[in-house]
Amino acid sequence: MILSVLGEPTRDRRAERHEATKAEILDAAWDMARSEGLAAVSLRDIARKVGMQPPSLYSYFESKNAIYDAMYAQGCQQFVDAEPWDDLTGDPVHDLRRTVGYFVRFCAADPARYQLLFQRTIPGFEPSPESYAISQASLARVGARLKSCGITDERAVDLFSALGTGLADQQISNDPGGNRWIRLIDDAVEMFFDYMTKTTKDRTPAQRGRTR
Amino acid sequence: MILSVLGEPTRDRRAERHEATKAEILDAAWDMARSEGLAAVSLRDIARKVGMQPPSLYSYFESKNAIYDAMYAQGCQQFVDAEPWDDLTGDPVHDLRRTVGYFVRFCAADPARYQLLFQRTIPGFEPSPESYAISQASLARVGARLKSCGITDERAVDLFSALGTGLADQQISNDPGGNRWIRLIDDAVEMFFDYMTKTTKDRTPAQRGRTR
DNA sequence: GTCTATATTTGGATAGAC
DNA sequence: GTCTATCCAAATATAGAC
Repeated sequence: MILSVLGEPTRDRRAERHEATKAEILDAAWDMARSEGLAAVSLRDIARKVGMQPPSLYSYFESKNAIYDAMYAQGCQQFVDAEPWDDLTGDPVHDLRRTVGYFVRFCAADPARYQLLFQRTIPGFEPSPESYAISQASLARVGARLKSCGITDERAVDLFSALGTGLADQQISNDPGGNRWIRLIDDAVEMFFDYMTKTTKDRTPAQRGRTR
Repeated sequence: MILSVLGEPTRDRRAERHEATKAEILDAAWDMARSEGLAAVSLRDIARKVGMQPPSLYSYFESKNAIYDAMYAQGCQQFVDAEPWDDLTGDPVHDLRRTVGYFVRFCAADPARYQLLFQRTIPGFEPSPESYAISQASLARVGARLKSCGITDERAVDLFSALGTGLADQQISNDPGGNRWIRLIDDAVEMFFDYMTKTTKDRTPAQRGRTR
């Protein structure tokens, strides 16, 4: 009441501090997830890492799942934010390579994040509608990229997504930190593109029905 | 001592019973894993399901991880046992389709098993050397199949494995119980085979170095 | 082999003082 | 906002009686 007489402050330092602490908590949670495993994250360990007692975390997140949810939203947002926008040339093969390359590297860069975003492995956790909306928006951007490369047919999109996630999955599972599958991205896209543009007796493979 | 005078029994009914109970416990664990999630398996729930008190389980498995380990070995063994051996014709495309088809269906048939065998998602668990040996043997059989189809180059094997796991992963993640990606197997193999047999200016793609 | 009893740890969450 | 104190439940594991 007094403050309003003196004029409203333009910044809410208290809220800023609050958000900063939330970010700090999430960072600690990510650290835990990366070092001990996503499922091994505990409020106790997070609290210790940020120098709080466990109950204090409830001033920032209403539950453990709320922390997972914030991490989920953060991961999706990172995918959007780090997406390069100036790398499309109009050449489908080139653009597809960039799209897959970005996706696979994003996944491989942080297996814990990959697990949270793309695998359903935490019992009891599922993203809130708000967070899920962010993930849908991220996926829509990938879809738009494929579309701009002429990949519109559902079967083609599905085959392409399998190729991308397969490369990411193998890279993470069998050569973490390396590039054994990352280096195959260019070949994979070429393979896919060749197949999509191949002419058969009847139609292109993408539009074709089952072969047997 | 007395028994040996009367003659050794040819069957050890006690040991048979013991093995049967172990199998029962593992079945209960699989049930839990499928319904509640692999990470949500607990000794308490397993015990309740088989009609025991939790400590009694220690007569059969020395720890919870020993149960995971037995499940792991069991899953690998199932992969070997269910493998069809009479489906190879010598036609590479046909044989590759069968190989991928078997793999993807095996994975999709039981996501919990897939998670245990192919994803590293249980903090603190890793297969014992004995169980790991079984998994290596299973993989070797897949490798042999690929070899018989002429896929020997490491890059080709890696690309092919990415394709297979990608199909399985997408099927499980985005259409569990359905066949949205399973139906793409034939196309995927054709695509791969086309690419492997494509002649370029220099060498086949499989033997080629990085394109850029 | 199975049980009871118990130890121990961990973990998520709440109440209430400051 | 943070703490202490506490609760409650779950979880793995051991000891020892029967």
